[in-house]
Amino acid sequence: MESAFAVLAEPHRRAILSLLSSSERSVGELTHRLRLPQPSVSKHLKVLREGGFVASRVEAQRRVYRVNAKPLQEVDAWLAPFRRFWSRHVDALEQHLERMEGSSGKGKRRHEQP
Amino acid sequence: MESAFAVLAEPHRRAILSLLSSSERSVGELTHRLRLPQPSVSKHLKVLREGGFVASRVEAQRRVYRVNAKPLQEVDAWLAPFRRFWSRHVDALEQHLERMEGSSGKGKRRHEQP
DNA sequence: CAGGAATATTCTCATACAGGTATATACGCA
DNA sequence: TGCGTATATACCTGTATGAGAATATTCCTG
Repeated sequence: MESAFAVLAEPHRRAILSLLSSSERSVGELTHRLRLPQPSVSKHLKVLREGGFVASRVEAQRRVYRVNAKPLQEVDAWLAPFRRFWSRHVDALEQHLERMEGSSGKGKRRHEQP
Repeated sequence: MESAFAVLAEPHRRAILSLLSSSERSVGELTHRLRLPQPSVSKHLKVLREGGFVASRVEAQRRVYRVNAKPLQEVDAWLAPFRRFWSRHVDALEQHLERMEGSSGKGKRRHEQP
């Protein structure tokens, strides 16, 4: 499970993160909310843990999981170069890229559908 | 290949999108830049096309591909609830979530490592 | 129309991985 | 100490999918 995107490719893992985004939760809570067998939840949590997406704290027999931001931030960063495709605001970077695109011939025809 | 995240899980597909983010490119250009066999590039492009990440235009024998923003925008939207974990700016949504978190007991201990 | 360039498709194979079941480990409590 | 709860791990199996090689398709050019 190399990349952050590979970890997020699994729908149940995204569901776990979404649940944890609003508050910390124990494995039991997650299991109940997701209506998923407990071993399955534990295995997904392991992948999320090893990917750095979550951290856990021991509380008696419970393990309480919470979101860790770092890997999601990396995903956010990866998206940065694409934001110009949907942000109306034309900043310096976009102007630069549009110049490059324009200079490779056949004028600026952006975002039209096939 | 259900979700946008599953499409992005493949490193070569992310590389293709990154190349297309700066400018439209033909399959041949992508093949050359990525040092990947052409059938491989075509197959990845097919997945990207069916996922709505790219669109193509025919130009003689060439197919020129370009980025299509929609699915990336969905990924961006999915990230939204997590941004409060790394953005210093406390907006209305965050205040709301912090109130929810606080009301479930054990006071606001956010983002500490294990 | 033949030949060649550019791209897509098909096939086979190997492998990663998610689901399911059973079991192990850790901890609190009576 | 022994049982019950909470979570993790191990094992097995089926399947989706990426790589590689061969071939098909499309379209330009001479």
